[in-house]
Amino acid sequence: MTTSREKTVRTAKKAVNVKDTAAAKTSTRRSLVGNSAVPVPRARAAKGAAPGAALTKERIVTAAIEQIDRNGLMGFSLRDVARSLGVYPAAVYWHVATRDDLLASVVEATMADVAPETGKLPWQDWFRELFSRCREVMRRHPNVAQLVGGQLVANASLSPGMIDRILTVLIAAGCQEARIVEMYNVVIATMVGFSTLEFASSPTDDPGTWAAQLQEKAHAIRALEYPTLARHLPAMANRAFIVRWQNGTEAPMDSSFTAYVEVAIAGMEQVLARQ
Amino acid sequence: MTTSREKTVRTAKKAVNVKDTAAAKTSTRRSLVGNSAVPVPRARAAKGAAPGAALTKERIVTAAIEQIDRNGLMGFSLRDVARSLGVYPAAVYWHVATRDDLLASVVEATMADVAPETGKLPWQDWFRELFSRCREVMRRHPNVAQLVGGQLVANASLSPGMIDRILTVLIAAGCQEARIVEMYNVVIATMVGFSTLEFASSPTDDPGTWAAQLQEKAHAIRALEYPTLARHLPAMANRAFIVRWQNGTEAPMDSSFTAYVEVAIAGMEQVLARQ
DNA sequence: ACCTGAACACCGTTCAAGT
DNA sequence: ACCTGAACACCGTTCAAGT
Repeated sequence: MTTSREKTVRTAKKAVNVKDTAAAKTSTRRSLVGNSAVPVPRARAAKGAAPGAALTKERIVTAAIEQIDRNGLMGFSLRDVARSLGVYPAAVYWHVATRDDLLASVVEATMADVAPETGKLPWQDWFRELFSRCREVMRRHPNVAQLVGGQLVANASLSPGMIDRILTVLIAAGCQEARIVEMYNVVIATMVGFSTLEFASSPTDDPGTWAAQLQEKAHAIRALEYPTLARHLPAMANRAFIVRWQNGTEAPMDSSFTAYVEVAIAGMEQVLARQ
Repeated sequence: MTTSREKTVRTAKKAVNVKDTAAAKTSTRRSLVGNSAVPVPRARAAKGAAPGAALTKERIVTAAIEQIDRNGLMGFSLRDVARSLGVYPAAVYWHVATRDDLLASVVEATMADVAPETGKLPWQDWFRELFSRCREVMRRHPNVAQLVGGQLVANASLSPGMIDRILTVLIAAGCQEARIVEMYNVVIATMVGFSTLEFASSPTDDPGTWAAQLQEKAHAIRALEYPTLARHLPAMANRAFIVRWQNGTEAPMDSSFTAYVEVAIAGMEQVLARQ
């Protein structure tokens, strides 16, 4: 019982908070009479699929993904998930152990079936396909993408099938048994590395002023101090990491992604040949 | 005024919550008499540097880094930072705009001076050095590492010097001007990609039972269904992404990291030569 | 077995008021 | 200019009690 005190991550509420003008707009399902903030689950399923459907982990995960897609990782709360399913928060706890447990399940559901079938493509093309499909999934659920990295410590639920296939293809590519763990790690890191950055969400949901701010800062860069940067800044604006104000959903980084993949494939060819 | 409703990310409280046995232990600075939860800032600086020092953004950032290092990203709260500085939460808001603003500053402070001097090393070695130094910083502040990816959308404060140097070295490496943005993105993604995964924190702070759980799941993997995985599982245990129960601070992935770097360098050599 | 209803101990953020 | 003190509207999680 180490009692290591854990707490919370909160982010960006930006609450208008002027005596509830916002809350009144959004929480349509709140009791109109009672001033106490009771959830009022009313008749099952506010907008979920089947109205009388039983509450299952699967339905919870689906609702959670919808929530995250719509409101972002920041806008995600167990209470809202419960609300959208028309149940009390505590009901969710019968099916999931904790908030993190739910998020792990979300990642699992999202990442299922990224690995293509084996034995049909040359290994180079197989990896190209793997990386593309992973990116595609992340592009469709950009707010989930941010989670993926975090869940990659130990998540045995994350399809053993995928791991098995990656190892199989690596061996087919001529990888030594002694170096297979290293190469597997290289593959995983390559698979999620670029895309998690590409789809990292903007810190604010006010892209207008943000773009202006950044452009102002860009102008302030002394051309004498940073000549190379100053020269390439126009080409980089909103197209390069750090120097952009939109993420990959609005400003995709296609050519950079393919460059990244080609570097990885070419590098793997070299390293595999060398050993 | 789109009024897009934002909320919060909370994580894993695991609150003991049995009538405050935990709280009594940790919050030593709480008023012993008054039952109301007043912060009792008392005489400046609970444990910060100079006792009478003025509250500056710099001191706040330093305190925040300490907090994050000790309690993790999950255990981070503005209120605790304020507490450790002996001030009221609202006082912090005079110096930082928001919680995310503070976190961005934390990343900035952590990542300052990762880029080595230019013109002293062959470009391959320069990039090796850059990647290693970035990893080293992340290893020292693993909980900050998780943040880095998220802050990479647009953070103009993130040292223009670094960007300038990367571009300079790329040109020295013979990169075409037309492809420099792509290659820059490849470099950034490579720089943070592996390490953010390597130092992603474990979902629980109870590694004992976690390891047991995973090992149990590993045993359950049908050798007939996933033969390649089953064969390599012993070699992968706690040394490969997904199949590990400790992160890079306790179980470093040195050889995989160097493999990753060598793949990247070799790949860049190929791609730069091809163009 | 599964869910309600209410509580507990936290949050981030705002805002008047003090100095 | 900088901070206090208190409030507001949220959280995740627990726990008895209902069915």
